[in-house]
Amino acid sequence: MELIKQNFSIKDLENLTGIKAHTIRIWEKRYNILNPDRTATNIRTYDSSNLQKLLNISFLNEHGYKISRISKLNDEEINKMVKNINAKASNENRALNALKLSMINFDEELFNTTYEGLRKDKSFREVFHQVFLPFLGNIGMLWQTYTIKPIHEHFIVDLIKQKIYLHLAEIKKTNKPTRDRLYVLFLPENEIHDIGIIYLYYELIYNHRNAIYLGPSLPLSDLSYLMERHEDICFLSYFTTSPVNINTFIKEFEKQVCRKKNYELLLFGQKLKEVDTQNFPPFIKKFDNLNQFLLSL
DNA sequence: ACAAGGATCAGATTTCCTTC
DNA sequence: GAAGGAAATCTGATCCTTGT
Repeated sequence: MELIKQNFSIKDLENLTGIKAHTIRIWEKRYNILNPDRTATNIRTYDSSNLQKLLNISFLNEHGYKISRISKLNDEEINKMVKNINAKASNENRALNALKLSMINFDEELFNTTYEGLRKDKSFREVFHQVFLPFLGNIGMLWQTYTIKPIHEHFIVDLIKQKIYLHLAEIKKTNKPTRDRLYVLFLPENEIHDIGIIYLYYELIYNHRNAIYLGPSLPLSDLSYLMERHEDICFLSYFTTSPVNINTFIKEFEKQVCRKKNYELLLFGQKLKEVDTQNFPPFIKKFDNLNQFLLSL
């Protein structure tokens, strides 16, 4: 495996492992858990082996092991204990750490072994809900704090997307739609983050709904082609980082799509948290999370 | 604005000691 | 040995100064 050299600041480690920077310093001082290089001006710089070790330590710490005890173990013993716990119970945290490492090191093999490991006792949907969703939330945070770069996000998100498509193709063979209502999924203009809506698409197919996905950056005016063909349509859209103002989007939707009747429009995504839903027309609904939507199906 | 590291503090936990 | 309490230690946070 080719490791890409990458250095992290103490803040990066805090973001990636959840351990406060100050606590990391204290642990280094008190227990010698890490020995980072220093810049000429004495600033700590960590490499990915440091990150790996601290992820393991953080994992053990979360499982009730005292730092004093962990610090007495050498690296191999730490690895062994992490594996032991992993074998016993919840792999989710361990998997989360593995996914982070896989992302940072562009390690597709690690991603696959982690995924296969999870699939041994979970369905694809369980993996997605229990591991991928928390992980994606995590990525959002790392992204906001400048710990990771777009290249990391693109790499790992695409690997996850590949898994969705794989299972989508699988369930399309068996899960035929049982209702007339057509769910139309699309992303607003200039919105490029499509993993959320692709997964929504997966869930709709999984639940035997009639759904089509129109891809990213769709001009609203194009939707009229569908309205001529279908009576009962429900639109779904997803705002992650789109620069489009959501209230403007809604006005446009009303103007261009709701000429003859008020079509239902379901909105998802991170960006909706900033929006006040009070003045939404009644046929437009906002969903804060996936389960809320799945329960309404 | 951020990083480093020293001093100190409170709360939790462990260890030690006495008593039964 | 079990129980209970005092003492010691561990742990992470806060506050602070210094330096880049």
